[in-house]
Amino acid sequence: MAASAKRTASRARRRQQLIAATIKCIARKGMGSTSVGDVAKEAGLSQGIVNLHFESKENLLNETLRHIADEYKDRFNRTLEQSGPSPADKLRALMELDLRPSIIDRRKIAVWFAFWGEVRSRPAYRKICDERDQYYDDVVEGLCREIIAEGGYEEVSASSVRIALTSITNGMWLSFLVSPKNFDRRENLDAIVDLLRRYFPKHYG
Amino acid sequence: MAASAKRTASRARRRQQLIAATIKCIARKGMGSTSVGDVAKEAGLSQGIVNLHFESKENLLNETLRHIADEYKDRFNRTLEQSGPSPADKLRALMELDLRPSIIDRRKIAVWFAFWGEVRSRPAYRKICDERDQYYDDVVEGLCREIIAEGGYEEVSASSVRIALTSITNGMWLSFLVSPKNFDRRENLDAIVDLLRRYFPKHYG
DNA sequence: TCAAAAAATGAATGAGTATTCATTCATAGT
DNA sequence: ACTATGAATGAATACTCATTCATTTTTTGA
Repeated sequence: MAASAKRTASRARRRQQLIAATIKCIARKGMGSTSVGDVAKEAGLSQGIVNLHFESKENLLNETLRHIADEYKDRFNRTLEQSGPSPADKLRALMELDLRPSIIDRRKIAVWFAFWGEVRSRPAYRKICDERDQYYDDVVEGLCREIIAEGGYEEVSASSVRIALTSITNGMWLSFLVSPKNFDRRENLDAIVDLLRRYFPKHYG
Repeated sequence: MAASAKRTASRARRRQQLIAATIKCIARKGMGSTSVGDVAKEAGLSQGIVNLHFESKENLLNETLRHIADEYKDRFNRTLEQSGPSPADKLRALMELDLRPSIIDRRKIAVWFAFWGEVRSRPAYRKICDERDQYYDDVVEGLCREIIAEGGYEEVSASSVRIALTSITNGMWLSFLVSPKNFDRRENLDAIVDLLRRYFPKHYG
């Protein structure tokens, strides 16, 4: 029956379930007031379950961050594969990704910021975030380089554009987190495309 | 003598002292592991002192956020007054402000992010951040409008530029927080000025 | 069908923490 | 000099929370 099937979910699935519950709790109550008891309750399981599967709360949080980072990376890579073949299409698709409703969801963004908020005092978080950013930066800068070569944009610096583009989407996430009411996806998307057009007019004209 | 002078610091000064200690603690240990006892110790005072002056920890944190927001606003306004008279000078000065070493200091940025990390679950934080952003946005967009009028940049949208500019500096703060080692102030500043040049070539050429 | 293994439970433990408050201390006004 | 005032102390209180573990429940495989 359902209850028993649930009970015997494999180890990996139970871990996923607990990570999902952690994300929900952090989004709802904030990282500071999320206890392992809350997570267990959210998952409909018992008090001791977190330590049984993750040994410690610290571990659970590390794995939760790793999970959202991996999830993002997957979407990022899939976007890269599935979008049009030209680097200009790929770059535009990556920028759009960060404003897709499924990504710029207030609960998810809140979780990212909850971890960023502790990044300085937790080297483990820093490491995970750093790796992710490094990869993201490399891909974006590479695409910029290709576009520059294609279009002969000699006066454009790939690293300068990369810095602008990667900063801008993170900054937009912050506006969205702080004032979701005033946030207009379309307007933000237009601002990005407008920006792309100024760097690479032949490609986004 | 020193000890006695210290003991009788006026109410307002003691509050400031405790807020300063709170900022140090949050920067060093993170918001999650900062207790009122830590704050008191950092200030060289006794356990009960925070509740004596702020009634509750919640209050202390609210006032701390308000303090850093006010401090930022002051710098912002002073920058606006002191920079060259033209809107283009003012806009450039505001952008540079966010990358000044005294602002983009890892401890201060960590505190901002610590509060942003809890913004969703604490309406009081949201309100303070929201007000600050609103003001910032209005000023920046106003300057953009003036520059557009001056230069006859008909194809540039003030709100689009404002979105890009305000997002970009917050995003840079994040890169700085996550990987200070790789962060190059100059490079980021150049990326901003390059961006300004693309929108307003006559003004930043 | 049944024993051994594995998974899950939830009460107990102990470390930590915000808040309170009776007491101490320093100063200002008389 | 002396007392009234209010600032500061720090031990005591009343929590909350992560972690442990003896016990119960479920699954597996022979």
